[in-house]
Amino acid sequence: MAEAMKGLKRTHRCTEVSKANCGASVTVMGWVQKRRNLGSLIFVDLRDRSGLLQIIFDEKDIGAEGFAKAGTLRSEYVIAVVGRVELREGAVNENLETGEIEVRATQLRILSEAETPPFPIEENSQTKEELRLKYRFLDLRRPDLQRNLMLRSRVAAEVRNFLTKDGFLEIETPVLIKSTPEGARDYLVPSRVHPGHFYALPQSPQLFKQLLMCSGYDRYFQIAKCFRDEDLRADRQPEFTQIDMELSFVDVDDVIDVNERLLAHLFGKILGVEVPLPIPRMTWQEAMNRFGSDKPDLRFGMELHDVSQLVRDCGFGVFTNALAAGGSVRGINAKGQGGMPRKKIDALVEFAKGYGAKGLAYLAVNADGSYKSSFAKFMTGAELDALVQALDGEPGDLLLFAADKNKVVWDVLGALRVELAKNLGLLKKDDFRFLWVTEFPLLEWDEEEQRYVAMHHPFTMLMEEDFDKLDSDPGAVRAKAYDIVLNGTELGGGSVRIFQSDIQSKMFDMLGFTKEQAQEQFGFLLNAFKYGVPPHAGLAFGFDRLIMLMTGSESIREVIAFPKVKDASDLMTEAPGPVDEKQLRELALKCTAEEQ
RNA sequence: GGCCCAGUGGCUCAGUUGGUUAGAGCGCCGCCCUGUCACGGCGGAAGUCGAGAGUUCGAGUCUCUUCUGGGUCGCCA
Repeated sequence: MAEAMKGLKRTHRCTEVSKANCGASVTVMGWVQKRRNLGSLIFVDLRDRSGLLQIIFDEKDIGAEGFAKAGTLRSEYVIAVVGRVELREGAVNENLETGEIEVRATQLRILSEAETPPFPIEENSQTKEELRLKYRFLDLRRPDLQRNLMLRSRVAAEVRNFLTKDGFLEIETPVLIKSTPEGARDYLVPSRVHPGHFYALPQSPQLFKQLLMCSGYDRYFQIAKCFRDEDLRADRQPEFTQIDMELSFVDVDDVIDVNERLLAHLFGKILGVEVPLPIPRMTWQEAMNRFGSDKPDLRFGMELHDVSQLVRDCGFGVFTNALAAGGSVRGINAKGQGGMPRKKIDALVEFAKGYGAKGLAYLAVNADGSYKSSFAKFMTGAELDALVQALDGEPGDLLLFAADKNKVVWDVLGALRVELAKNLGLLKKDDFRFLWVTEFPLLEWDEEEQRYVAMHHPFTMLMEEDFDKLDSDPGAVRAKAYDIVLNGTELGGGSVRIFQSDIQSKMFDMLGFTKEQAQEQFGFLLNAFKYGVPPHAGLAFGFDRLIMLMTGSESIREVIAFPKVKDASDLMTEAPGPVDEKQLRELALKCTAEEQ
């Protein structure tokens, strides 16, 4: 039944046909979105990635045979139509780009018949994601996903445009590389030629881009696929894409400068959104103190207040014990939420416990200025007044306090702040608030390993001012590292790299590497550094996250053509799958999955 | 690995304190229809209520286990 395309050539995409074509003959091809059969008149909405175009079938124009064929059309049939463009006789459809015109068919070919799809191919699908992903090839026909992927393509093109004009070279780095156990879990690829040896897929092109700097390619970029074998999230996939770059003979400000111009260019050109430059900056310490997060959402206030000094001598053991243990007591003010029912407050307490809090203290300021509080009986009126004053509490406000180690207090209140804003509808998707977070700690204490680990990576340069603290107070050393944050999402990050071998050795030392281990894992980089290395720095954007925010999507799965689900499998291809014995033998591998 | 949410015709959902033959809208199939665009009219088909076990005279509904998907904590240098 399917017919050949032979002799026909598509002249326009659906929405490329316009009033200007009136009277002319066009050839359009696409999918049947909808048919409306009125008996001796049949309307078909034809769809392609550009949009919809109405086709009208009338026996007078197409003949008996063609009209009968039009009567057999069903959803998702792929057809070719030759016809005349006309202004519509009937009402104009204001909702369609092509709503004033239609194509009066003189020829119809059914290029492919189609079964009824398992879910409707339409905008704003309500269909379970599970089903959409199993039939991703159908899901990708939907206009919203098509718009997302088309926008993604335009952004990629603009990135190349902008960076190329700014003197960057696009250079590819290998995907089969050496495994480095530091950091995220690697995906491994067995070597056939070297039995028992493995490649790893890159978590990022980090070391290669630094080598490119050593080789003199002083401005590099790449839109690079990266792989991390860690659990998924709404904004995390096991394979994802970075806009990766590295620059020579630069310091922090140079990297920030080029990247904020890049962001302003992308948002201006693609979305028509002006990004005021310079993008504000905040140190990591300030971000933690004010927002309890190293990726603060600046679309709303509700900042944290440290009230440790006010409660130092109060009678509330939860507070004083936390302080005695070296922690802090901090609070946020949920404006106007003083009337929140007990049940909802309890839900917030449970939420806080999910972030390590043992509890959450609250104080509601009643309309008459009196207090309703979980801890009032442990404090004097003056102490309570001081707390309320410290948080600018007014009648109708709800004050929430956490007391614990700093990290827990920050985590809890930082998360609570966002949760409250979400519930209050304060997070507007078309409000883009960028922020640079700078001066990250260089090192982080790892309880499990009982040693310091690099917060960014072991090649990150420290701030010259903190050099003397490296031995005395390693946790306080700040790095020349920076993140670009947008609306509470970490869009990207980078650092100035160490290029002096004595500092690099010192760093490996701090991180517990022996000379041999460092040489074994990163020997090629250390070796390259012996032969003349320029000062260099770089940054990488999470490309998927960038597109997610630009399209207002809830998850990066909405901007990736073929994403994986929570357990890192692909519902459509059913990857990963078992392989046959022969393949394993060839790779000198033995599968112990059943034993496990 | 922990916690939370969801699973009922193809799709989206409703289904009362456990009680007759599990409903609706859309879609699908057939017939009719010349200006529809959420076309309309008439008729029809379509369900192991995710799976298994248990409690009960009786389970979509209660209990346990399990599967699938989502969110999140851990993890993600």
